[in-house]
Amino acid sequence: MSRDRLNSTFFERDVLEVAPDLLGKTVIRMLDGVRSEWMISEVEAYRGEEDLACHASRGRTKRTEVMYQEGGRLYVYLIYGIYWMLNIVTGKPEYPQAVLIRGLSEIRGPGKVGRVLHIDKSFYGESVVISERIWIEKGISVPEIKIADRIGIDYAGEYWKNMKWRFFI
DNA sequence: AGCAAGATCGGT
DNA sequence: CCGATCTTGCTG
Repeated sequence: MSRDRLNSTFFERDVLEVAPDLLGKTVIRMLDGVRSEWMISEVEAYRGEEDLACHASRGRTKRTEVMYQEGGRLYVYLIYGIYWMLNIVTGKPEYPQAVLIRGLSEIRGPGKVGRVLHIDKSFYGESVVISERIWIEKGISVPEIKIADRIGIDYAGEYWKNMKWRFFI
């Protein structure tokens, strides 16, 4: 067990605090006994049922259930039948939120992130607070955090589409 | 039961 | 710009 692993206190905060705080942090992935490390470089926040870009805007379903759990669990889902999206649930139970990991080190794009970390359905609901195969550790301090609107959510309407909830280095 | 769309990416 | 490829949620 690593001293540097981020605990539940870190993840059980509002997604708009956790998302930018994740930049520069380290993702540790254990696969076949081999440890790999990646620095988080880009994230997006999805916040609550009122956020029309958030999958929880359609309420509590089998798919969104984990977002209603405590922060630190993983919300993963398959998009376009090909790419696994990796999200970390944040906040307290009953307040659906999650951070989409869009970039790692030199890896750009959430589809590539899922691919390089070998993410699949078995990670749904897993907690990075206790998992033995994926967790987050403290990393480097980020000099400047850049902010922009989220990508690929044209369906969410102008208001939510314009929220500056994407953070990157 | 059937169907349309999707928090993407890589190749024309 | 288009196809890949399959799960999900909505409709009937």
